[in-house]
Amino acid sequence: MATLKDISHMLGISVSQVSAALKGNSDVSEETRRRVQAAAKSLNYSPNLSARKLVSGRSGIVALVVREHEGLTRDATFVETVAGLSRQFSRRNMQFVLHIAAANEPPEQTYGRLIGGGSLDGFVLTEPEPEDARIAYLQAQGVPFVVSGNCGSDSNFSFYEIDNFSVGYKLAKHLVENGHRRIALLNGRAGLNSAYQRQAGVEAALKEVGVDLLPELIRNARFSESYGLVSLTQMFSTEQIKPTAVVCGNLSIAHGVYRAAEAIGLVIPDDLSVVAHDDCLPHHKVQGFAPNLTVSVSDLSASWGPLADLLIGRIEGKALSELQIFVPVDFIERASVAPLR
Amino acid sequence: MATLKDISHMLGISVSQVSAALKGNSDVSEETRRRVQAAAKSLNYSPNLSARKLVSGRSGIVALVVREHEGLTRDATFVETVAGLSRQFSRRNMQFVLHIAAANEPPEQTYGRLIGGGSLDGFVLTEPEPEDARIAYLQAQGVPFVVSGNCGSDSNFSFYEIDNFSVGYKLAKHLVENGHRRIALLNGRAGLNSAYQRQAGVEAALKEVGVDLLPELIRNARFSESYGLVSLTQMFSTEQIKPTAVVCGNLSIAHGVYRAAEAIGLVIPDDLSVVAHDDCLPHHKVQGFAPNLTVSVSDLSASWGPLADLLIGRIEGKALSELQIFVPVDFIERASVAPLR
DNA sequence: AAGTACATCCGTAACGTTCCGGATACGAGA
DNA sequence: TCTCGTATCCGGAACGTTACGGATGTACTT
Repeated sequence: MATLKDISHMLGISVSQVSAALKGNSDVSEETRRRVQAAAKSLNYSPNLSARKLVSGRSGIVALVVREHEGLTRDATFVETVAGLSRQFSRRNMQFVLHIAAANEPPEQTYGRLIGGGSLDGFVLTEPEPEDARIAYLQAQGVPFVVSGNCGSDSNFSFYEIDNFSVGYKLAKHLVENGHRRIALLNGRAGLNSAYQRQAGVEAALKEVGVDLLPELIRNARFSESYGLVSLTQMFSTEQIKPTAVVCGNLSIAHGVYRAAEAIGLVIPDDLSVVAHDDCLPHHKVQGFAPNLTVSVSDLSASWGPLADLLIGRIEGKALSELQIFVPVDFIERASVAPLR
Repeated sequence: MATLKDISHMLGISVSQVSAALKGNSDVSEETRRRVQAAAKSLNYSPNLSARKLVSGRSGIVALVVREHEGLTRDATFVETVAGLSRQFSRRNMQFVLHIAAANEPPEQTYGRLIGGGSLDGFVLTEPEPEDARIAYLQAQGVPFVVSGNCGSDSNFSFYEIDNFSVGYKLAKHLVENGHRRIALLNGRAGLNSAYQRQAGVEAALKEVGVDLLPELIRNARFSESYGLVSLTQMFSTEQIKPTAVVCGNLSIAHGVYRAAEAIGLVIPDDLSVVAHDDCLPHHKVQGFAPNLTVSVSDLSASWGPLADLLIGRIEGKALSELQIFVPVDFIERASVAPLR
């Protein structure tokens, strides 16, 4: 509640001098600085953000916009993203607002409405798509943003990108080396860059032995346990060609696959080899799998901090070259893959 | 980006007139109001929140503060609360910020830091406790807030309260009427008002037939499936007295209990009667239970809208008497309770 | 004709901060 | 003595908005 004016009255010096003393970067004597700091503490002063934002043009508020959809709140990635970003921005004394946009509202409109308010400094975007309308719009508007996820290397914006091509490639390569050729891919939602990249990786590994990825063994959907469960069950209940191995987009899917395999009576890895990508989210831990799951791994929860820093850097106008992070993925062989008999 | 000044230049009228026209409550002719609104739309005007906050004292930003803890992101109630409030405030053109506070930071300090900035209009509090330090602090500071949950009827603040005493009473009463006396209570986290209330309700129902709730049959913990699973398993694996019926705090716990019962070899309801409170969150649906679960029910997802309205009313200084909502609970008998043999 | 009432508008101040040009004082160098 | 540099400070102005006292014009009353 105390203002700069209160301090200036108390000490008999000007408001601008108090302001300068508090930021410490300007010309003010060592003694007045001490007096000002003491007074500020005694009056329990804290700067009025609105006033500061009014003159600086910044609000200290950033937002994540997600599209409303069925099952949103059961989407582990969504939940972790919200919590992770909130934690990181809170820690940096910024406000993180979550905006859940109506499903039928076009993204440009949502973002337009939000940036119109003039109270948002920037955005975090997730799940980028090819030719992403949001990215085009925000770039055109000159609004700072950072993208979490794959978007092609020649991008002229800030991003934190996981090497999803390698995810697909490393997982499929390992299966191929074990003799597998009929590989199923339970991938992410169709239209996602990350899903394209992973599929490309899988295809590349198969191509090296002259084999194509069969369209009927590809599935695309939002990550969930039931998606894995249903997909595998279907693949083994039809008269179609059956896979000898399956690549799962994340641990939820893998969990569904394990359950389906048990129900159908398939033994992993003897009857079916399974690999997955582990993004280290707490909802499904890799320790819960028997037999132990062979995975590619990249810790998504390590991304929220860098993501926050990237966006702040962007807002402060840092050079783009410092604001692009590319994360390699690890590969850990365990016990869920067997050589094809 | 457009300001009131831009509009005033464009139309040749004063800034104050434009401001008045846009809020509509002051003296401005019908024609100028139309012209101003048209101009505002064409310039894509939207008010600068920092400036508005500076003079009016309001920012249009509200916050939910939650304490960091293990398993936070797997807490269905937390997730639904965040998503639900975010949706409702977005819809009302307000910003909803989620703040995840460090576990070791005392609440007063967190709230003090946030309100010190002067850019927050109010707070939503969840999971109130007796003698809640947050409530005391915010009341002392005169900051608007609304409490979601039980807090005693004579409160002089705004709340949305579910009749948790009735939850305990109705569930236990039904069990008692079926002859049960050794009733287990898998309740919420110790220290929560809601948990106290529910326990009081259960005790009241038992007292009517002259029986006490046995301390060894009471558990307190955060709601989760594993909590239900483990608790029931423990109760039936020790040499202690075993319950003939169990009251579950929510559907997650009930689910764990069902799984544990199956594993132990108990048939519901023949060997064990089960009742639960259903708060209608999408993570666990009551349809997923076999045999069908007898429940008390109150739709938590119906609370986010009223909660938003209550907080807004509080910020706008409405009378407290209009800002206190008390929600009764329903009781639905299904097939998970059998008369004690 | 003068006064009153009302509708409609304007100008200015204020909110709390930062930025910037310009004061003031003092000592050093010419 | 005059100029110059430096260290330290002050006084506005500005950011975009709202609140408020007052101005203007019109119509109606007496």
